Amino acid sequence: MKREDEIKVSCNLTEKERDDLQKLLPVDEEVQDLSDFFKVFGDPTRLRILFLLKDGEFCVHDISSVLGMNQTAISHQLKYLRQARLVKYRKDGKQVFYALNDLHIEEILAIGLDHCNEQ
Amino acid sequence: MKREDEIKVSCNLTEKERDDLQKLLPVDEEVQDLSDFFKVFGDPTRLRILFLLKDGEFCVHDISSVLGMNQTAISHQLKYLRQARLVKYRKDGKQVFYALNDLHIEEILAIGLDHCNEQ
DNA sequence: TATACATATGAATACTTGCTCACATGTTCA
DNA sequence: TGAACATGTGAGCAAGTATTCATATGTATA
Repeated sequence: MKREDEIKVSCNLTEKERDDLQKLLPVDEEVQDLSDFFKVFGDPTRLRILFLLKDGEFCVHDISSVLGMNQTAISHQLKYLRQARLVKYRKDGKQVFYALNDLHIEEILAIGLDHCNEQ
Repeated sequence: MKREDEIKVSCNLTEKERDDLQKLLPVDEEVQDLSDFFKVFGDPTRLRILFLLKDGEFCVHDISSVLGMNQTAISHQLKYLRQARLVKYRKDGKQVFYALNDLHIEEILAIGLDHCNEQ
């Protein structure tokens, strides 16, 4: 008869070991927030907008002109970036100027580029 | 008659300014690689696998047991992580043990968590 | 060798997402 | 005021994706 703490609930883990590992994981809400955060960087158009905004603030039409994409597509992505609080904006007459709003952004992009260049 | 370098191709940019900004952007392939890299972190299941593997190496069945998800789903995501070279694996009899394979991973996760906790 | 176990894979499906089109809102200036 | 300009928004569509089911492959052991 095996002792309780020797019974495996999967290949190598006892119930207690499994439960302890589960407790070490971030809670679901935290994981969801984190994946939503990274998802922002997982699209080429949003990345290109962020790279452009590293060089200053730009209005929507100028962004779409530099990226060679239509204004509506850019507007949708800017809304996305706004909701993720990665950009801030400033209205000036007809134009709306966007700029980076988060100190982590350049850091994150740099680490990502490092990784890609090492491959 | 406006001078060539005063004509705007969009709200605030001359043709030269627009072209210069385009040249500052990373090339398409680089942007694509980068967004593919971040995409990996943009899914809760993959994030939870990565968080678990911070605590050591685990076989597929143990991973699915800790995460409370079926083995096939985990296997598919591990394949994804393998192709992104974020995990390595080691076969031992029937079992395959997975572990983190990239020094950037913990750094990236930490920055992401920082960001989320600041909001 | 036959059976159980551990993992991987392909097809199917439900869900998500990025872009475009059509149009609305808001601002400037003739 | 009205026409032109800059931006935002919602619906629709095509493409992508995460999961599940069924099944294949490979390994250990009774």
